[in-house]
Amino acid sequence: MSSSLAKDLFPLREHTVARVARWFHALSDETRLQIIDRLSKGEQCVCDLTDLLGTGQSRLSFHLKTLKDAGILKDRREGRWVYYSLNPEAVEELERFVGALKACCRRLREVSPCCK
Amino acid sequence: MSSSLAKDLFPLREHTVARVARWFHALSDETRLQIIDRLSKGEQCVCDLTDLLGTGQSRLSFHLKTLKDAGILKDRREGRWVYYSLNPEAVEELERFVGALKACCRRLREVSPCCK
DNA sequence: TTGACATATCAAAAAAAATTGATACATTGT
DNA sequence: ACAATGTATCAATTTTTTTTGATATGTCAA
Repeated sequence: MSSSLAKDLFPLREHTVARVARWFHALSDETRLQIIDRLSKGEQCVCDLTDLLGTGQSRLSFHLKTLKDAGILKDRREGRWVYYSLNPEAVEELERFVGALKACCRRLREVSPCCK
Repeated sequence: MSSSLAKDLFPLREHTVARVARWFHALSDETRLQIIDRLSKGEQCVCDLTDLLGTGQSRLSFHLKTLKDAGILKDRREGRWVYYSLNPEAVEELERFVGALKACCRRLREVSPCCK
């Protein structure tokens, strides 16, 4: 009974797994987390982000693409420049997922209160 | 000014990045997400999880270790069996991180309300 | 149109992660 | 003490991801 309730709270349905895995993969790299950190303060042009990296510009481009393909970032061209920003929808979905997982933990704690 | 506020809300400090990246890496694999899905319904013995995989037992062991090393899972031996469960502390930390990121998105929306 | 700049893409090399099969370890029942 | 069972570890291989340097694309300014 507790297990079916938990099931409702954390529905990792087949067709979703791949997508969730992609979000997490996009966020699983330190360089990309630095990018996210920057963008958490607002939209930035690629050229503003180059200082994050010791090396090559194609590397930054690769990481931005990885984040964008996973849906975490959006981009927008303005003349010669391309601006990247967080995609609020993706962040919210992610938050719902993690929130649901936390809810499961809470519930499980209630069910087996302490001991063992 | 909005940027310094956001900075306070989403402090991705140097010494934390590697740890966060590890969480996300642990969650970036479909097999491991299936494991998480199972454990979201409660503690499970390794032998209960073997049906998730088409192949080899060492593979399951590898994925469980990956999750455990990242701090996402806890294990507990009981006789011959080993039980794995979600680590509520890690899940909560993760939730805080993602929550802070979401808060940044909200704040950014308020700052540049629509148009752009 | 040409040249300069910002960014993306590509192919090859390097690095990291996952899978596999074999073997080791720990615990239990005999 | 032995055999059986559940799980972990190891080394070799395969697969995936990342980095790098070179080149392509698109935009602006002259």
